[in-house]
Amino acid sequence: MATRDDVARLAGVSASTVSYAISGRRSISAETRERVFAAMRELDYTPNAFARGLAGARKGILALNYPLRDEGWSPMEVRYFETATQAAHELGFQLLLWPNAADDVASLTDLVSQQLVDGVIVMEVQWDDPRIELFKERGVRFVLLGRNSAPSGLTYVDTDFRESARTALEYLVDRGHREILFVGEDRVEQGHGPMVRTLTELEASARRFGVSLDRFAGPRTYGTGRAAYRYLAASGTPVTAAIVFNDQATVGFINAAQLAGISVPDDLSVLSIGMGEEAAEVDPPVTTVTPPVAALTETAVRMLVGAVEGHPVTQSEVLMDAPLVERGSVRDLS
Amino acid sequence: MATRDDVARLAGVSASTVSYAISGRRSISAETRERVFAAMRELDYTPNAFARGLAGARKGILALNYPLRDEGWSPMEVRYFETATQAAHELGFQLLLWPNAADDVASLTDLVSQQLVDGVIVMEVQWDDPRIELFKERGVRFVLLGRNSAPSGLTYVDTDFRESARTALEYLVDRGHREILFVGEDRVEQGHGPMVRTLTELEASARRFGVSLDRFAGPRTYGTGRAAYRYLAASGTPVTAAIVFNDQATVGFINAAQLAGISVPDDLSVLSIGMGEEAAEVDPPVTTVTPPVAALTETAVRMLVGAVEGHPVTQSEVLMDAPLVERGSVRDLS
DNA sequence: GCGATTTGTCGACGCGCGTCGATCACAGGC
DNA sequence: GCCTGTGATCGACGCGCGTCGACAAATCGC
Repeated sequence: MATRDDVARLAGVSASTVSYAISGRRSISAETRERVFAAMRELDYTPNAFARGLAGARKGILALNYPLRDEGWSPMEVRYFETATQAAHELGFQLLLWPNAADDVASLTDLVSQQLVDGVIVMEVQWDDPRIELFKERGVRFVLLGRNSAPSGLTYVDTDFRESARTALEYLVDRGHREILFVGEDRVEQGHGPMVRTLTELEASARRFGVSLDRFAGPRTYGTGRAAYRYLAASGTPVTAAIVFNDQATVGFINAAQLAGISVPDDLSVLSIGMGEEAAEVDPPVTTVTPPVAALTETAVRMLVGAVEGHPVTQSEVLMDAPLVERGSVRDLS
Repeated sequence: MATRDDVARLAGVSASTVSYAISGRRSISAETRERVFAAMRELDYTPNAFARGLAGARKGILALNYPLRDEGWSPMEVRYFETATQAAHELGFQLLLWPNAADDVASLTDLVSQQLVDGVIVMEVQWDDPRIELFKERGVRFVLLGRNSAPSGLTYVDTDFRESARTALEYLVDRGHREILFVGEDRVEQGHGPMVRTLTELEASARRFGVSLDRFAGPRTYGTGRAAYRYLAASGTPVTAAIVFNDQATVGFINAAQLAGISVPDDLSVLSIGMGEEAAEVDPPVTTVTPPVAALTETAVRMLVGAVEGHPVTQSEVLMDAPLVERGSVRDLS
């Protein structure tokens, strides 16, 4: 494997000239630079990542920290992985997968103290997330993909779930729905930020609009959707529309309703929060309010890289709207 | 951040003694070792990953290479990520996410020439996979999670899909089914190993058993399942059981059948290949033949790490059986 | 009891790169 | 003509660690 010295020798310059030709941190004559690049191409030279990391300030590696979960990741969530990786690559960084058992904050110190990474993207931020304190103490650069309860002063990118909730509810109310069921994950108590914010805003908006809002919660599974429909049928309330914050449950809910002879959307409207492209595959295609995953992740990566490379901070607290995509699972009663 | 020299000074030994105390590659008296460890604890010392990678042969990083796909990853597939990461951590390695556009072999060289990783775990191995040649040429250590058409001599871990297919078909035939539909992904032509092996064996077994085997193919979506059922209904063939190699399609298929008033399993039996734990969530719970993801991945990681650390090769070609889990979506006609 | 090992420890070096200070040629200002 | 830049390049050093050869002390065989 060729080294910097090999390139320098072939180009007839010193090793430091090669470095400066690559980094551009000192002026190099066009002619010399071209000779250096030619030599690099000829030798198929790529700087050694470890030597760079040791000598320089920048390591070229970002970590993606996320808590392990039994339910796996939905297509939506995998897109966070993929878009983060891609965004990092485009900026010249590698992305390290860094899962941790949800409660195991201790294991978080390992990677940090190895000094392997320039910064961390923190996913699945909890309402009261111990990782934030830890990273602050340790002086680790990090960007939250999500928010804790008091994110002011931190660097974060998140969906504006209050706005999304308002959008979703208003959409239904505008179409004449007055009795609405909310199906969410049972993680409000554990402080799941999106759920907390969504539920809070839904309840507030419901009061404001004077509509009734019932609630059913369960884990992120088909089964939860089916159970939610059973609950609805048993309760005997005149619910005309459901907001389901849970991609798998959305499918289960619709199927259970259909099997009971209920037509979606003729008899029952369904609006999903957080379901991705696969919503178009369901019968009927599901109307959704969904976070702009790619934009969120790209922004987070860009902000982290900006901090690593010492760019002046342009923005550190970003909230993005989740657009509503009409697909036909909501009926207009008005 | 404390360095090796700090530890040495505090422990009153030389720097190299600290290294040998950590690595154990030369004998150190118990007393000295204890002093060194005490100093490490006091200074909260962790060796710098970049210095290790530069000085030593081992870099401590493995890469997980997988082609990008639009459909995302099912819970099953995400488990590959998770179990691989965990297995790597347990052996003292970090795991780097390394996706590449499916046809973009050129981009594969980047990571390799940076010499950032000790080895690569190659996922989603195609029947004729260009990555294998590339890695061989470049002298990159790799383990296949899957197989190409001629894997002999390579290091791989894969599910024995021929055996799985035989198991699945025999299970149905034993229960009196003679007309069977196979729903798979439309990737046979593109050389998707599991599909090729499964389909080949299914057809052979069907001939052997003298049963009829129809086939429907589509991408990995709910919609494919629904389309498969429509195809089945339209064809008018007396199919009594379906084998669905496609987790999302399994759900779509069952739902479409149920909506058409067909009971699963009373009127139609369904057996899924490759569906994970979420099969238990469907109504009815789905009987599956599913690869042992955790065992496969762990073995692959262990083999790769073994090679990196120069252990003698104990096994390099591993096939594992996919166990059949009965859950009640298949009826016994006999 | 003495040479031959073995055990435990040390100092020095090199891995490949980023960067600082120094040097040199050359242009411009008075 | 001298002094002061300015642009282009070089050599040297250090990042933190793994490992090799050297060496003193302890152990062994007889």
